[in-house]
Amino acid sequence: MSETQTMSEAAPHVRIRAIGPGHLGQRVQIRGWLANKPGGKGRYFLWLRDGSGIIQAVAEQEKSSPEDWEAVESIGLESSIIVEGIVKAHPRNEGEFELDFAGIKVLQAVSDYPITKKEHGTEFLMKHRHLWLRGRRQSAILRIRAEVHKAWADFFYDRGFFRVDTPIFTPNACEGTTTLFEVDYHGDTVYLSQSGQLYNEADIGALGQVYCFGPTFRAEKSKTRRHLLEFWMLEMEAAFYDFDDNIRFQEEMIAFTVSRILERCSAELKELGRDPEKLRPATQTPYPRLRYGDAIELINKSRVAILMEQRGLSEEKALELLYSGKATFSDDTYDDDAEKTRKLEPFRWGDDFGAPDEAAISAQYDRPVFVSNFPTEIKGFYFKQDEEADGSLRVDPVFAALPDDMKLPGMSGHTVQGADCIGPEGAGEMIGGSQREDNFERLMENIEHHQLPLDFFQWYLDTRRYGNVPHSGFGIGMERFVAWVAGGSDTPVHIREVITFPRMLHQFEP
RNA sequence: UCCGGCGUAGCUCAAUGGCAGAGCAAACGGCUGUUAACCGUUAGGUUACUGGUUCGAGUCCAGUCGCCGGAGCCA
Repeated sequence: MSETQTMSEAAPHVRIRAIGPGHLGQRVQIRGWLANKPGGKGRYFLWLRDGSGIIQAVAEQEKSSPEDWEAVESIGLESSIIVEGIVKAHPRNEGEFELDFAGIKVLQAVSDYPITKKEHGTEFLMKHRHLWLRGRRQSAILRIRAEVHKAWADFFYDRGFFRVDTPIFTPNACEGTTTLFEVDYHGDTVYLSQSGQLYNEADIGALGQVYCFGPTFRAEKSKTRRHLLEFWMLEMEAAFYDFDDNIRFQEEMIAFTVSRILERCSAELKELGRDPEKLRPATQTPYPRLRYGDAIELINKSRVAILMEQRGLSEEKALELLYSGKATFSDDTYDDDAEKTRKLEPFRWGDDFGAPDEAAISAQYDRPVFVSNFPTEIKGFYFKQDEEADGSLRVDPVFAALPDDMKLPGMSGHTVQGADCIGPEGAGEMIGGSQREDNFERLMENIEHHQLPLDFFQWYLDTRRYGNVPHSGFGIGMERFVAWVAGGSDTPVHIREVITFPRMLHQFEP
């Protein structure tokens, strides 16, 4: 501090976020970077940024030492500096604070910071992601993400769950092999993990209630605003939880987390332009629930509505056209510039939801919605199937009532005790969860039917051989969740903004 | 893998097939409770790359590369 006599050894270092009414009139020290410097001859407003928030120090030539003033004049955006000043109320902005500049130490003066105050394109920003992170919007999103981490950790800890860490190198797939990243493991081929679930199912034998939270790798060639090749997923598994316990746990967890964000991240939401009232409904449980069979009707109604609107047809004519299989529609759901004409067919039993279908479902509600009881055929081998009282497999009544041309070939009508949670405002699928199959014979049949390597699953089957219990679990994608909380539909946050260094198709630098 | 869009100054974008332009950033000067401050001056170009059509191509055609969005698949 010897270069600048005005620096005081006594002034305490404070984080900007922590500055409050208690600091009024006190001299404090801010350590960080110069975010902006409006002003000019005789007076500068130094926008100071330390990662926790932003505050301006008002520096005036006549009140400053010549050395300090020269430093203030010379520094450019993102110079690293230590500034001292007296805390006072912001004269214009109610409830905000500013500093009367009292001294500066320049650690590094910068004059050519690449990211200017003008707007930039995606490509440029992604190439400078390591610097883009410093922006007010980007850092606000990352603070929200950190708060979600904390909320989830608290939620699980308070309910007696233990965090376990599942392996990232895995010997084989629990689902398809086309979306796995291969790694050479000293001559053997292993894969980067797509899920810790199977390991969690073993871990509950030791700990009862667990969750894992780590990176998940999907080699899918997806290039959309909802996809990362490396994303973070929390997976919960609980012994003796039934399907309803599982759903209730999920909605309570989301409600708790959203409440936390509203409580602790109001400054960040404001920075992002995110309306807190859009999040408020999600703090109230229970969330609406919908069976797959009911969703069929809802989706087909939405498709009829599209035809009625785009073609000016009556409901009757639109229905006729949809079921003729010759209908087309203009889809601009995700791209305002390029409308596309697509075939529009009825949604049949056995179809999987596309993004527009999820949107049609979520549009009905102001909070997350669960869609449950999917056809067995379109879900993984570990899903427990719905049973009748006598233990036989249940045929869904909606399926039984459907005409044959509304069912895909090979459908049994059997359903699973699984549910997806679809976020509001077009957030898409955030959670997938289920009751796990604990009937040994049925599990074996499923493994065979999915043509999975039985050798690999022997250790997993031991969980059913020795002390088998009913259990349930789910996985939630961190980035999709945060993108919804931070962005919504009016002020969308892209999934690439939700993680410090996103890994996307053909995009792994910096 | 497929479909659509885009690629011009450091950045964001203009330019009927006919002289390569503006704003911001930068440098210099002026102004001042500023909120992407403002005003003036200066400087800034292999129009992604390769080939073709044409008297003439940033513009039209073909191919390549890169970026963005979407489909399938998924959280």
